[in-house]
Amino acid sequence: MADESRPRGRRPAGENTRAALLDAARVEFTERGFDGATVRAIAQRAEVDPAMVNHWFGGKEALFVAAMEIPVDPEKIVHRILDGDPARCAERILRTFLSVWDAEGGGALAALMRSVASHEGAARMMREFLGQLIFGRVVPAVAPDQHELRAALCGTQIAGLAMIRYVIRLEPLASADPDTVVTAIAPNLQRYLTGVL
Amino acid sequence: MADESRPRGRRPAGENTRAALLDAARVEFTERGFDGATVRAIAQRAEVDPAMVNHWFGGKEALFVAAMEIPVDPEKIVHRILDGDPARCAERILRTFLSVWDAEGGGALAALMRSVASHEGAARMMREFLGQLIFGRVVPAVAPDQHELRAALCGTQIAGLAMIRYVIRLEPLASADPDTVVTAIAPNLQRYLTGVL
DNA sequence: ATACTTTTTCACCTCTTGTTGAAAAAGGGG
DNA sequence: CCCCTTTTTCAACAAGAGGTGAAAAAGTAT
Repeated sequence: MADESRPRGRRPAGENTRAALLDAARVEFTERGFDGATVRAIAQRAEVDPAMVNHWFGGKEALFVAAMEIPVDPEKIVHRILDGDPARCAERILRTFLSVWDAEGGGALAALMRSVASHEGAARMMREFLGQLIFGRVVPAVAPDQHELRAALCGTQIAGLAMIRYVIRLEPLASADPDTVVTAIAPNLQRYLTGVL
Repeated sequence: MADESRPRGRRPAGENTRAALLDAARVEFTERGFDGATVRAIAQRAEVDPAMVNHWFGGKEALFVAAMEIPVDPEKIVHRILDGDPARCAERILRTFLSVWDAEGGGALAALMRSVASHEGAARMMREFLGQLIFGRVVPAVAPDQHELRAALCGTQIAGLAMIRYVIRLEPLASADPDTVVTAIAPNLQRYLTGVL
């Protein structure tokens, strides 16, 4: 809607359609995955003509790449996790993730998993994001050795929690309150961080 | 290929096209997900006309439902896992999963995750399969209490391992040999089964 | 043999996808 | 004011999707 044949030519300056397209693309891609998202839906969300995708980015693929440049600042997350007793680092990691994901009902996360599963490009970005930025920073700061293996192991616990709680929605974990989740999982995650493997 | 305009009418008896269609559908659906798989590709793999999907099942959705009826016998898996020392049950679970998934390079599993993530029907079946058949049978046999929560927690560890090792392919876990994986993860999984939460 | 049913292929239909090229509107420089 | 570039909409395209109905071939019953 909202496209009752608007005037043709250049729009009055100030409306950055490129940015609007990027925002809309982030929503659609994470919500429906690469294949599921359509250029037309993205353009409609941005209140713009579908042809603009080609004009500004050259195609759907290029728009995807441009849109998926991670806009989150990992610095704040890392700082928040590292601040405190290293023996309770796992607990802080879990609380951080749960607070973010629960806030939006897990819909965005389920969608992100969808993108990761359906598009190799998204999987690669997820790999680099998790591996280098987050766990590549946190794990070396608290783990005694085998940083890469420990980081990957932490990844299994976090990704698995995401799948079971938000995508597959297996009870009772899907509806459990954060405290229960933290109590149950934090010790295992802590072992991956600082325990003996 | 292999469809150089074959003769028209009924094929000589013995070739069960319905079963061929089901087999082809399982491959395509798990390989590309529900949306990614096309009726035409399934028919071609079954060496059959696309219209047969409608004739035998009524449509793509119905074929999906019919194809995803789990063909694996859970009885054997359950028996194999329960046979032995309960304190090492987690190790047997991990070895069972790893042997199945590693055998085919993890491709089928990555594809299954793709279906689960992209189609609510697949997620529901996965939920019922994991919850009722596998963990609903194994966990009550070895866990002292809170069977459902423990089963779901085991699910997080298994699903997370699948995502990290086969879908996202995060190193060094993606290339680690089974022994390393078991040594690292089994204690955590065992805690979910029999430890104190 | 003849008639009937089942199975199969074929030729289309409609819908949606990503993409393209032309034309129209706005802005900027001489 | 006129020209040129940039930005935008529009109409259409080809490719591919799932689905439909009729006709042909094989089997089956009488």
